[in-house]
Amino acid sequence: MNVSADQKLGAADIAALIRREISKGSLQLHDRLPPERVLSDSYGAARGTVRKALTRLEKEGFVETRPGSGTYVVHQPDDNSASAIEHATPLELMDARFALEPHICRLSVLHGRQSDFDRMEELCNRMEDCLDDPVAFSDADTDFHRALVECTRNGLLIWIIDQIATVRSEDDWTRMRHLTLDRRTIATYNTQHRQILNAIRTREPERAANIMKEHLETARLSLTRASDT
Amino acid sequence: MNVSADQKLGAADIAALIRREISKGSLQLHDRLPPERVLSDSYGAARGTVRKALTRLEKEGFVETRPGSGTYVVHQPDDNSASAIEHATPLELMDARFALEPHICRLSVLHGRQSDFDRMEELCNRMEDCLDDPVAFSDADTDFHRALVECTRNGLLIWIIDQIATVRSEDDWTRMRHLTLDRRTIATYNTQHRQILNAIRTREPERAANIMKEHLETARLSLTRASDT
DNA sequence: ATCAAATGGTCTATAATTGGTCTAGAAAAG
DNA sequence: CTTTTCTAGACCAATTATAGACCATTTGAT
Repeated sequence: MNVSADQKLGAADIAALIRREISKGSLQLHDRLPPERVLSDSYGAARGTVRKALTRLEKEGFVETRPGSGTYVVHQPDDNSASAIEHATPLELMDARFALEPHICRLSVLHGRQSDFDRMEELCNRMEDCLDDPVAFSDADTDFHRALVECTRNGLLIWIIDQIATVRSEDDWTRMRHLTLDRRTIATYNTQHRQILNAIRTREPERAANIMKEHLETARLSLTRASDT
Repeated sequence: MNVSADQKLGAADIAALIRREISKGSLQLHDRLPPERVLSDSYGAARGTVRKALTRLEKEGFVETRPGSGTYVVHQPDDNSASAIEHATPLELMDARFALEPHICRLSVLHGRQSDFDRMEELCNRMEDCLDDPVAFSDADTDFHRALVECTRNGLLIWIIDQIATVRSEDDWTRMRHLTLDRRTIATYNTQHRQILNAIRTREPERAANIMKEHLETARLSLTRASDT
């Protein structure tokens, strides 16, 4: 949705981008933003547009702009213990997924409904159309694992997986993960996703869990291979 | 309504997809949706269809559309970090622990150090002095499981377990849990804790994981027994 | 202290974008 | 068949964006 490469950015879009930079911490308290003329250039928008975005952010209390000087960040993002999660390494994340997802498969067998399976089926189809589009595949993959945990009807588990997805969406990671996604790897993942879905459909908890373990092992290998290069 | 594959999307489907984007967080408050013409293109539907979906979402209060400007997100999805965790039921929590803790045992075998084991040993001793003090036992028990996950040296897992511990510390739960803790039950738990610690010490990952499963099964039984009374 | 550069503030005429509305026909559902 | 829904286009009105200019203040170097 937001992927749209050369989509023209409006004031609202630019405001949203900067707002996120601030909440994420890439722009910290008292930092000065680039000059309006530079921003307008780098966002590919006219200065007036950037200016409108900044005016909005000022009203919202994110920034303060001083004439002749610049625009400064004035906002302490609520520290939601995010720090603990932000520093997670890819390997830590893999271990957490190893703990959670196989058992989530078992629970999905117990509590999953037809509509859940249909949605997962649709996501499998979508992923199979993405052999050459790592970015789109990655999004669909995240959705698939989210749909899987939704089968469990366990709000706590869903929340945990969402938190993990947040970590995975960090920019650096996303870029690195896309590097590991060649055509071959995506094809392997697709096969495994199908197998997992089928095992859940036929109500075979242990088989589903085992394929998930395989799936995660594959992912871990891709990861270590990528960090070697 | 057939959901499968790349079928044509109806207004209801598109509304559902966008609704999902919003609750998932990919579309946040104040974000502007892509123009109707772009949406219609990317969903492969006519503009009128997209428009119908948006009208629906507006009635539902997810979105607000301003003529000449765009369609904007007006909905703060319930901040899960509070609500999802606060509303977790004891059984949901048990399932989450079933997913996490056995694998945490395996990881503890890999990464645990002598000092970790000493600390857990000490906690075992403390718990064994608590046969008649459910409150003190409960505290030590929480510490034990926290010490266990610390063995993994995995900040993400530690954070997750801490979150779960927060849930467990809710007043109602604590009271209920204390009811299940008679002398016999505590003794059983103590035995299991010892066994888990020993299995980790002797570097037997699967044995440790299995005893943890037993342990959790025992806890689950106590729980269901308690809710029957 | 002075000057030059950089930066935000303001304005304007024009062009582009966007939602709102309508229509006629095709497709799907009952 | 009838009814509903979707499609594909067109046009309108409101809003927004563009590109450039000029000003006032701040900043930093000389």
